[in-house]
Amino acid sequence: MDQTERSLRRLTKRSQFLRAARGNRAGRSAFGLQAIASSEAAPGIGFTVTKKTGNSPERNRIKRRLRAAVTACADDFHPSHDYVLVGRREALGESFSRLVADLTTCIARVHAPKSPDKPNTHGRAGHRNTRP
RNA sequence: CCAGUUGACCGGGUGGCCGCUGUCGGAUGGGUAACUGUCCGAUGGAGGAAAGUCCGGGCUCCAUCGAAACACGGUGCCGGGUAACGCCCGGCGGGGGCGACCCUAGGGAAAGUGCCACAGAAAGCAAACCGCCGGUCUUCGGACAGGCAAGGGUGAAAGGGUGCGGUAAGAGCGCACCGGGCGACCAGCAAUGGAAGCCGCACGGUAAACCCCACCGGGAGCAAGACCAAAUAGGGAUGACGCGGGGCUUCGGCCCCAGCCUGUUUCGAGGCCAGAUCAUCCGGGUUGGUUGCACCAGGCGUCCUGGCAACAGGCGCCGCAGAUGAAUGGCCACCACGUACGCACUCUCGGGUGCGUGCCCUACAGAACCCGGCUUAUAGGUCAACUGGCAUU
RNA sequence: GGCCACGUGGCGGAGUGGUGACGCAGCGGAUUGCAAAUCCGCGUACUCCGGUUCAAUUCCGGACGUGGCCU
Repeated sequence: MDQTERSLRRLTKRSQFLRAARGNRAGRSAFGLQAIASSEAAPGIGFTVTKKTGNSPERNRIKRRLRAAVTACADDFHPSHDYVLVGRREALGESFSRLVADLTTCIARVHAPKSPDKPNTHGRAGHRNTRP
């Protein structure tokens, strides 16, 4: 199968979500992002919104807006990683451009090195330079 | 014009860019397989409640020869509609509203049982606490044996009400009116309504208390059920059975002999156990896919016929969601609606109209096997019929 | 998606037609030099809305919330 860089996998299994919850996290008001290295080549994306967030039209709408934001910045996802987006209620009121900007910075934060005393961005910059 | 009642309907629109998913047609790949990917074109894609899961069905499996009875549960004025219903329509009784209209689980309490707390003398067979009345006795305070149920008091409820007569005091004791019971007969399919006449009045409430009567109901649910593939394991239980020779045979087996011997046990025996073979049955845990699954009590109509209506029959047209970490959307622009503020004009305070800016960019809410209902949530708007009031003609 | 069960004080938890126990916690008092322990006393909506009944936490219907089971 021809695996282009843009094609994304969808996470569907409970075990995949639990695995991603052990990885690095970053949060904004509209969503939380979890990421972990994976054996698959294509990046995997999963969405989850808890029942506490609202009723089903609101939960569906949150997932749709996040899905649209993910396709808008699909190139930012690193290969061989799984991502899980945890939807929050604020995703309903946030403007779409703000949503995309937040998602881009969160992806960067998740891949930044963990040690706080050494805010090294070389590795991340190297990755970003490979893209056009 | 104002206030209101009932019924029906709508539930943002247009354009652009980027996507999701079903079906059909074509092209081309992948997988051991069940199956499935990619591209192109055409075409479809949430609701009036999709919700709650409160009723009724279809469908599937289980049980059952079939049915009935008992138990349990439900329903409950009458007639009709319906596949069916606890739903709908029409009518009746009761209650509310000036009215249009609204509400109403509304069978049986003289078949039986239970309960009616507190208060009160007494809570259901009637009786008599304070009282009233005359009589006898009296120490003049009252006591005794009778008559009575009007008045007081209690209570949610006290065995008809008001008035007059009557009486020792009273009482349906008598009478008038009202209420109540039985009710020939009349109207109606019926519920029920009307009603001559009779009865001084016997019969409190509660059945969403047990119960009686009539009718209905077998249970579970599409995570029902059917099939396929992979994989764990050659699992467990029961039964039959060794090899050889001979005889009989309906060719399935049966009988005789005691030669051979995998293990173990035994005084001993293919007698038992285990192993091996065959047959039948049972089961754990792990996933994935297909089907069930979208053409049927189907939808629509200024249509026709019957009916007050619910609805039924006919005619014509249409094919109308099928997801599974779960599609039906994301963003932008304009318009309409709503709302807040400001300005201007007008006016019977209220309010109305126009312009600008901001907000919400819509309320309630998302199909999950499918239908018929009920209930609950719902911004705002439209239409029709009717009622009351004011003004005018 | 389907099928069940349960809502009583701040918490746990009886009661089931006649106004509600009990324990822990809290508050006040007694005791003590001061506390603890002990003793006495106190309070708070029976989840909500209708109906039946003279009377409902209880019976009936509806709503809301919480929890469980089935692949």
